[in-house]
Amino acid sequence: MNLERKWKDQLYQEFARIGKCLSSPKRLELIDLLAQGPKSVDQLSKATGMSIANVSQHLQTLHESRLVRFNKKGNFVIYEVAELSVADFMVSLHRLSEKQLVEIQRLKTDILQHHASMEPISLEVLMERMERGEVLLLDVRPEDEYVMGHIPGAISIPIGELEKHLATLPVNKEIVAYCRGPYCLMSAQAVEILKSKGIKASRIEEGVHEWKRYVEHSNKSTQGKASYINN
Amino acid sequence: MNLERKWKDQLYQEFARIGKCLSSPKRLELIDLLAQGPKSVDQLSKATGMSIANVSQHLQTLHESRLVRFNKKGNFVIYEVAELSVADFMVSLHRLSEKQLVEIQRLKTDILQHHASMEPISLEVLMERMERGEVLLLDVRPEDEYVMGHIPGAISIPIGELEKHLATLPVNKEIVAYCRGPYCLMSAQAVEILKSKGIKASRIEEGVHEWKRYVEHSNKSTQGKASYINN
DNA sequence: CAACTATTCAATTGTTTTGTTGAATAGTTA
DNA sequence: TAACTATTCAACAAAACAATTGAATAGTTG
Repeated sequence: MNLERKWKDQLYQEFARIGKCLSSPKRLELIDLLAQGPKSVDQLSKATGMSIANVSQHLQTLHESRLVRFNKKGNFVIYEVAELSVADFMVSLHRLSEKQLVEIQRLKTDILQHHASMEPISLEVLMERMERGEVLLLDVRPEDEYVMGHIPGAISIPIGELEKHLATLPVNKEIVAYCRGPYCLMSAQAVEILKSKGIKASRIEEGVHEWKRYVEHSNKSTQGKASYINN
Repeated sequence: MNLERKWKDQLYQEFARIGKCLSSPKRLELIDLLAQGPKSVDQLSKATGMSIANVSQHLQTLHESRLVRFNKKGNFVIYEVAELSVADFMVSLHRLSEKQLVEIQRLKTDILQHHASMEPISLEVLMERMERGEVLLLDVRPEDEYVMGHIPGAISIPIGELEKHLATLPVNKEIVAYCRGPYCLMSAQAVEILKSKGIKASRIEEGVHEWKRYVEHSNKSTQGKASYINN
């Protein structure tokens, strides 16, 4: 066979290794979870509803393609995305999928109808109102994910502890909640809780990675890189 | 089962439909080819070395996920990428893959050694020297791909016709060739030809889509969108 | 209309992948 | 050291996939 042909075959074989990682729903969910912060196999198993052995296997596949890495902490094996660019790539994949597959758009609107009428506000609107001090931005993800990185100005109250902390919230500001991103329901749940207590609240659908891409694409002129990661 | 779980399963199922398209080497190669311009099944079959039936089948998979579309022209079925964002997404995938998989980097350097020492120059250097009128930029892809869209200022001489057109090239300028992108060998072949005729030549490894991303990320401040597509 | 072309369809084969189970390993705690 | 925990490994069955072949379709040309 032609040498060039052989070279291309090898090359695309390699690209397909990354592709294969993206071909299983469960694996995609794992990457999305890890994009928010390191997690143990056990945590991932609980979050995705898969058996531990199954999670372990998927993680190995991901590891072979260098999309995730791990280090052992005592008894646990803690996995994380191998690079920040993996998280960024997932945003690309989500964008493309949502653009091309009407089904995804449908699923998204369906669930929001189910969760009362909870249309997200846009990042642009949020930024504006935050600058004017009108809103308090709430990160409702688990605290360790907040610590890994969050939208500047946000405070952390994990969804499970929201009811406890209601008293500490300022009464003169509207609350805007966010969570892992457009396919995470925690921020919607938070708004539901807040509204049920008579607190004015809304949500954005973006998570940290979507936000990051947003600022990189809007104020390109200002500076090189936002330093929102505490590592 | 939990409603939220069920929703997520459906959602990730959909994402995985896009992922599945990316899990086969041949399918990736097809998308890359189509990203350069519309092609018939037969053309794709020749370009990839696959059987026609096989190509048709892959194209159907891609079509089900809305990554490609087609229209019939006489006896032929002409496929193309469904959206420009598909091509852009492929650049993301290439970037990520090349970053994570050393194997790809190795394959790339290997082939270039094989093709004499033909290190590409950077886009930045190219732009600078083009502005100073020092270089002539040569698009060596098939002409229809050039017509679909090209780097501004480039002229089209398909690789197969390069030898014929040697006389028409200006003698006072250095030639810089480009082709489909980092995984296409045509620009390297062009440089080889030119050098063998005593013409000073080099190449960039970027193609149209990589170039587009480059300008979008560098002069973000200037304007919204480069209008390099002739449609 | 007949011959021809490009493409798709359908059936088949062998291969890969998925999820499951239960056992094995490595590390921790009492 | 014994009991325990978290994770991985190995083996298996079921399902999904890729490539091949030959027939079927739709369109064109003489």
